[in-house]
Amino acid sequence: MGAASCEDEELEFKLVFGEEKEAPPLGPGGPGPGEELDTEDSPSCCSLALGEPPPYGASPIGIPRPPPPRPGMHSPPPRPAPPPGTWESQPARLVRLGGPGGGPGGSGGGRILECPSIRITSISPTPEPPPSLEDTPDNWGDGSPRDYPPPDGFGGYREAGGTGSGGSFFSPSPGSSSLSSWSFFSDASDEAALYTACDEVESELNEAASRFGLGSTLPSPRASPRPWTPDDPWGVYGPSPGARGPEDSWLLLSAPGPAPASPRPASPCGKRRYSSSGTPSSASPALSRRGSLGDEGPEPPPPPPPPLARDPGSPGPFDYVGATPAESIPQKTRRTSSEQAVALPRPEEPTPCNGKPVPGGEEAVVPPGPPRKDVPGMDYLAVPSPLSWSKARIGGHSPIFRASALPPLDWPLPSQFEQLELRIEVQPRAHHRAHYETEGSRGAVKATPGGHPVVKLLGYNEKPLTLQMFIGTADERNLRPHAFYQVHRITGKMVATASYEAVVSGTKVLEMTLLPENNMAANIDCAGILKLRNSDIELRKGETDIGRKNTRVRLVFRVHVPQGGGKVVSVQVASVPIECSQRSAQELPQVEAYNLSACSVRGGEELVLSGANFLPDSKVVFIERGPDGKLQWEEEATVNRLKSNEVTLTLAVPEYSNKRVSRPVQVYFYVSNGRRKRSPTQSFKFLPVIFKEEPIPDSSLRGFPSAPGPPFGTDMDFSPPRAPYSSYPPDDPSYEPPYLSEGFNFGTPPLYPQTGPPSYRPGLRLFPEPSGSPGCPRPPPPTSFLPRPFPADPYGGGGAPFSMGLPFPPPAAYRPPLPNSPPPEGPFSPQSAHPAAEGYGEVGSGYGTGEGAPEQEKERGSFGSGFRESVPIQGITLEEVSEIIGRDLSGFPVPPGEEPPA
DNA sequence: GCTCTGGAATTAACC
DNA sequence: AAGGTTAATTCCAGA
Repeated sequence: MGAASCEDEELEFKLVFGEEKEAPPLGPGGPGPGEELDTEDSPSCCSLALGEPPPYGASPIGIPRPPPPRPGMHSPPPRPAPPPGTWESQPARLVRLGGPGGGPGGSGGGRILECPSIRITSISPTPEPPPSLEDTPDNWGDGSPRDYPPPDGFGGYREAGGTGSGGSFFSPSPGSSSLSSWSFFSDASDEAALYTACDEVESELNEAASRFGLGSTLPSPRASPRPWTPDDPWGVYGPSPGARGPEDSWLLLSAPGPAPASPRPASPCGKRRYSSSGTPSSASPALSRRGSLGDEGPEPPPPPPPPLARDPGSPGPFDYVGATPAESIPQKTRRTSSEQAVALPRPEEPTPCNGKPVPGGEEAVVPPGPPRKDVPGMDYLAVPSPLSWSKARIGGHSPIFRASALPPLDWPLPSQFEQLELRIEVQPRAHHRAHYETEGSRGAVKATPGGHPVVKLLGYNEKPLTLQMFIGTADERNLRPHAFYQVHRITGKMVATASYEAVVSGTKVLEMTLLPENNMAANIDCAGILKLRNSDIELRKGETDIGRKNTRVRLVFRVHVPQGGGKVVSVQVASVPIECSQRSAQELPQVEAYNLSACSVRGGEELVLSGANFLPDSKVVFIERGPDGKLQWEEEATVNRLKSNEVTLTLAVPEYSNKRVSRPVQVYFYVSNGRRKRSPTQSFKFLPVIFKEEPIPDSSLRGFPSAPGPPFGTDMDFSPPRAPYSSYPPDDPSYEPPYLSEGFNFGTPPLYPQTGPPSYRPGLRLFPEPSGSPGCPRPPPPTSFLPRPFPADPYGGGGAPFSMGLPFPPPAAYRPPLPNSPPPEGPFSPQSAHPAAEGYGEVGSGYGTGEGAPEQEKERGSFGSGFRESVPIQGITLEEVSEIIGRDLSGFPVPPGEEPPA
């Protein structure tokens, strides 16, 4: 295992540090990284910027999997660069192995390793003066050991962690969750925590570095740099030898060979194991009939190589910054339901509701309470997380960066800056079944109207530019590379768009060219989506996201427009969320809005539901649950089939069981297309006969989101989604009714676990209209937010009612968080928010262009017309809401027996 | 023969 | 601990 070990070591290091900025070209004796990189006015350290096109090119390696240290979590925010208004990224901390003078190994004297930097605090609100613009790897560090990691002892935490009796988590080894901690402390608001994290990281770096030193110092074979001209970083660099397809890359990386025997610890070679039943070490990779992610390349998956030490497919030095999946993943990092819960947004967070941003750092706190997974109705939530990007990070600074230090992929960027605007002219379909490595390609992502997504850069038409694309997240958090999905380059005679892959911080980036002759537009017909096994990713050190149910992604496009003076303006735009699971084809019905949130207990009023996936035989069931969650009443409403279609259900509100109630009764309803095919529940209230609707509160809280709402929930806005409440239809008596209807609608935030029945939630119990409910005003108008399939959609068949085959509309629960929100109102408006911003309506050939679209729109319009006028709830605080509710209901006598549980 | 797809069987995690 | 569910993965087969 000697050799293997060696390699393993190196790989290990990569796992830990993700990107080893070892300039491939740097041969032994070659210019030191610093020298080579230290071009221009850019600090050498920065020259390694991940986001820089050149760097991309430098690593044409196909990455078997994403970088451990999720980009989103570890990339330090860009810092102010010398030229005022300019920023430079600090992708990761660089570590010079073996000291400045030269590395211990022949790996090119003093290789500089890049590792996630935690110098996050240096940014934002008050950008600290760049320590030294000319930051060199040396001065990068504060002289801390992390910069010059001691070559000593590093037993390879993998072993330690992997085999460690699950104690790895606490071990000083990299296996520790230090990386994770970054995410936890990434919020500058918690400096103490940050420092703590720093310490951990430092320690980890030291270890890793030393480990690295132990490892092969040979230039990584994977480091086949893609030729690119530093002088023209953004120039069009065509595919180069180095830039080969993923296939090659994979082959290269995964080099099946006999394998680097690595105790790929836990690679869950087999199915994902959430339980800690098996320690990484215990998990014999060999047991799996399939190789783990790293074991085989996506493309031509070589025969499942024996479990590699690290795994053959381990990312090249550039690949990731973190650990590989399985390895060294502290047991604790394994996602168990409870852990997931931790990661998930907290239920209590009323913040979203009241529109108040969550204080930074909050996310870092592990929410107490029951595991989310246990929460009924919790489904496909946005990936949680400890990750907390400080708002500082999106402090609205300009998207101007040094050409030599482009922003990391997880760095929020606007889609527009001055006259420049990156726009998705044609949005991708809302559903694209991603393929596993074990499968053949499932083709390129397609657009709704047929064809493929189209991206265009507006405001620039001078020379060819490189358009980068990667798979980003679609949860409520800021946009970042998706840990479980990677872009997959599609080739073939049917693919007209030339592209090549690069790997940036472990994230595959597909690069295409925007040509002036094409009006700087690109037809994205070469991008497929590869699904990485959850088990591989979840076990990855530092990974905080969970794969289970985290099946939505967004296509993220980024372009760096040269501005002269070594500066570039980086703009980015994200597509609408794309559901990547096969399961999504289930076409769960969804209710996005409805015209009535309450009516007399006598029922009979016409309730019009607007949503998707309604079927001719869809049923609408009203239910009421007691404080204990038990079903107390259930009644199927009568649907007026004549006035219903695939996106609209018109029904008569059923009569409530007890017409003598003296106070409003909170009930719920859901649309059912059959067992297990129910929409999330929606809130509804039956009012005592003496009362009619509650005009004031209701009208003010219900209805479609008012159009231009604050761009919250966007990637640039880290405040949590405002309408976190969501629920799923109860499938069984034990199901705890979501009393707060989820906001499916537009970018629904994740479902939050409920702490108790509605009635148990003071202040919210009588909320006229759960903020999450359709009625809750949400920023992004439905029509412009979700990839709603319209009847006449591509598939709609000309609006034939109930025609199925629409692109799968993400179930409410899948709804993307508000990230895709309102159109940017300025250069810094949320980038990814564009999906929404751009709205399907805006996308000419995008959603809503079908024949039915107009109708849909019209319908929606009329539907919402009555609500659009409503007062946006955005500015309302929870307190205010409570007050309103209290006021509204104060007049209701609480009859005995109806006293809501306290 | 290969890619792309849609389906569905298996497997494992959860409840 | 056993059994049912659900989601993730792997397999198959047809176009």
